[in-house]
Amino acid sequence: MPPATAAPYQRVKQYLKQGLARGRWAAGALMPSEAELVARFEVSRMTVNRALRELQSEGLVERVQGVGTFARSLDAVSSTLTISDVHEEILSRGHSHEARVHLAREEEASVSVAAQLSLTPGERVFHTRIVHLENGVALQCEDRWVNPAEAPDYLQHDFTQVTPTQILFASTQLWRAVYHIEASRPTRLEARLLGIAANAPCLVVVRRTFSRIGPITAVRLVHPGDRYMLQGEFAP
Amino acid sequence: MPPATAAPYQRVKQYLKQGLARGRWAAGALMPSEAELVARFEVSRMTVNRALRELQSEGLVERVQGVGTFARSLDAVSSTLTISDVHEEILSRGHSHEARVHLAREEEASVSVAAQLSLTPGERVFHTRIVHLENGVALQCEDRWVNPAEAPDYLQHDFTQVTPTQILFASTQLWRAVYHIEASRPTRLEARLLGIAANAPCLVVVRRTFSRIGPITAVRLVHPGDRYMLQGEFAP
DNA sequence: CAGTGGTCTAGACCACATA
DNA sequence: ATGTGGTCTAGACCACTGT
Repeated sequence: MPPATAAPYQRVKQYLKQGLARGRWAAGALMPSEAELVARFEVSRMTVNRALRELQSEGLVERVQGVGTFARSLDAVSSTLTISDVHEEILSRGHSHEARVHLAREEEASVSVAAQLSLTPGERVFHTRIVHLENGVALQCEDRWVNPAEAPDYLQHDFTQVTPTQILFASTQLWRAVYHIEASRPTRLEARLLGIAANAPCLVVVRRTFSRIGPITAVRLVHPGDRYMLQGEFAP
Repeated sequence: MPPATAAPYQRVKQYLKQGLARGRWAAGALMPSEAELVARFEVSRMTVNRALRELQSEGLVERVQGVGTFARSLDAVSSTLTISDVHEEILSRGHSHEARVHLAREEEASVSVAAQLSLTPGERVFHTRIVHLENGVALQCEDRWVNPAEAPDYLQHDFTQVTPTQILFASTQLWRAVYHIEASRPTRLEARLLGIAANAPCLVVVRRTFSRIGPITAVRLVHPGDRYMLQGEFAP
């Protein structure tokens, strides 16, 4: 369906991409200058400039003012890893999702929770603990703490019908998130809620999200290692 | 150090980004058209077009020809996850790296290895098994199979001095990679090589990389759960 | 039809690096 | 001084959408 004649900037891009894929320019090698490409493709400089800028933002080339454009080595396989809403994820596999709410209340922030949400220990925080089941099998234990200042009506929802992620996306402005992924054993409580052995390996995702003002939420997602996997792909 | 007067396209971008962060345009809302921004900032259309195109490639807005530009909801926290070379990673922490080579040979591809590398079972493959130590502590057990067609001299290296990743980046043209991350127990062999308990949770990364022609390598990286963690960040 | 984004041009001025 | 990239302009034509 693409038109027989691709846009000029696309043709330039493709020419350079192919050359990179075929090793015409080794990593670090000097690539054609904008002027050369203008001559070769008989287009304006803005056009080749756009092609090169996009390759740069894709991480394929490096440009240095006053010097030139260089082929970049893909010395780090980097990929976009998407951590999406459990509900969507399960439905997208064509399976059924059920949420069991084990806890949904206001409590006093512990020292560690306070630190994560930039509160002082003892301040009020919302705390929910929900187990998500895929086709009746426990997939994830979600322990979440929410800064009341960011989502005052967080607890006024029916968590069996809507996930915390959905609530928070709708009611707050996400600005930044940090996370880490590790393998560890579940706590005793988590093991019981997930119905797994106490020493079963689990994939644990810990994530904190922030609005422009401050922390919104901290969450610990525990998945039985044999039921969950993160996947990704990288392609230029 | 940035000049007092940022580039016009940067000013336009920043104006829009701030508006998005502050909720001036809710997710899905119609944003100013190019013409409006041209008038407001008194710049040419190419300039606001660039600002909008970049926001689009950053995933912050969605543009529909003939309709308009819309604020996107960040309904999936996605982040670039970088899987880098162990050697670099350890050195960047200021620690020492040591590689213990337990295996480096040519062997016949098993059914599963053959499938991963698009070979037929029984064909020759290179197989290395290396344990990487950080400050003397085992951090990663790397089991790697390499397609000889892509890197014929793979085995002619001293793996205590250079990592397979470095060799393969230098000698092949990476085109595509797929991976998954899971938590599981180590095999008995891996537990022994890493010096951990047989039921210790491990973070396992399985990755396959491809050139334009075909599979280059398949690798299984096993990390003791209490010594390794993947980290990431997301920010607009 | 009018309004939107998609793209291109032919020139321009600037900052920077190298010789 | 020359060559490189960084950026901007004022206009243009097109494809698409909705009324």
